[in-house]
Amino acid sequence: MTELTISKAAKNAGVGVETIRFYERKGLIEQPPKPLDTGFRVYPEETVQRVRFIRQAQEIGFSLREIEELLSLRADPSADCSDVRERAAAKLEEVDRKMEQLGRIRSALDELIAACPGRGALRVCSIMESLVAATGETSTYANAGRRENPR
Amino acid sequence: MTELTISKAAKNAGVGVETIRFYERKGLIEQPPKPLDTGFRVYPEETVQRVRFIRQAQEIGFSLREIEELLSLRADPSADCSDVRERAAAKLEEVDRKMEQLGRIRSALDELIAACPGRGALRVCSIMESLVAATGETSTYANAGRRENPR
DNA sequence: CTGCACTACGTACTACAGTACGGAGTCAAC
DNA sequence: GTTGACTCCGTACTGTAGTACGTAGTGCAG
Repeated sequence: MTELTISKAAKNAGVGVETIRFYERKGLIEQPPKPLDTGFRVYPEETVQRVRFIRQAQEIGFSLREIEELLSLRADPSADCSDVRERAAAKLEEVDRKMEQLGRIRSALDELIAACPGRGALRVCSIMESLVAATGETSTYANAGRRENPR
Repeated sequence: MTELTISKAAKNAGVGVETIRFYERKGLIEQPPKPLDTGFRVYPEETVQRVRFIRQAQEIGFSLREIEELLSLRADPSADCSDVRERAAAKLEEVDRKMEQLGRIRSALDELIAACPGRGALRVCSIMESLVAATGETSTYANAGRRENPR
C-alpha cells in the first residue's frame, strides 16, 4: 500500500492539494508526520475521511469554525463529559432546525412539481408561495415595534 | 398600518438595512416602488417573507445564486413548464442529498449523547467515528488511481 | 545525472456575502 | 426652522474559504 502523499490524499478526498494545506493551517486536520529524511507529509487514511466529512458538513451549511466544533465533540473518559454532552445537544438542535427548513423547501418543491405536471401548468405557484401556504403565514414576530431603540 | 420603510422591513426580517439594499442590487428582492415625492423605498409585506426565506435557505447551505434559482422556480402557465419542472427536480435531489447528510450527522450526535450519559463517559466516540460507523467505511472512490493524469 | 513531477513554504489573489462610511437630502417633532 | 433620526447612493472595507503563484528542494525513471 503506497503511502498517502498530499496529492493522493487530496485526490481521494476530492479536493485540491492547497485545500489540504489550508485545513491543516486552520487546525481542521492534524499535522501529519513528516519523516525527517524527506520532509514530505504522509497521511493516514483517516485524514481522507475527515476531509470528506468537512466538505459534506459545509454542503449543509456549517462553517469551518462550526465543523471544528463538531469534530472536537468527543466523549473523552478523562474529560468532563457533561460539557461535551451540552455542546452535542446544542448542535443537535441546530441540525433539527436545518432539517425542518430543508423539509419545508422540499415540500414546496414537491408541490411545485405536482402543480406542473408536464405541459401547460394549471396553477401559478412559486417556492415562496408554497412555503407561505405550507407554514401558515410565517408571520412570527412581524409587526415588530416601531421606533423604540431605532439603532 | 404604517408603511414599511427600509429600516422597518429590515427589522421585521431580522437583517440590517444594508443587507436589504444589497439583496436589491443582487436582484434577490424586487425593486420596491419609490414614490416620486419622497424617493424612499416602501416595501410590501411579501419582501419581509422573502428576506426571511433567503436567510433560512442560506442557513442550510444554499448560496445566494442558488436561492435566486429557487425563488425563480414558478409554474407559469404561459411559460414552458417542463423547464421549471426539471430545475425543480434537480433542486429536489440536492435537498434530498442535504437531508441525508444532515440525518447522518444527527444520528452521530444522538449516538454521541447516548454514549455520554451524564458523568464519566463509557465510550470514546467522536462525530467522525460515529459517521464512519454509520455509513459503512465511506470509502467510495477511495483508492483513486495513481499517476494517471496527475494534475 | 538530467528531467519531470512532485513536495514544501509563504504570500498574493479571488469570490462571496455582507458591513461600514461619507455626504447629501427628507421628515416629523419640538 | 432647527434638530435628530431616517433615507438615498456610491464606494470602501471586512471575514470566510479557498486558489494561484513563485521559489526552492526531493525522488525516481530513463
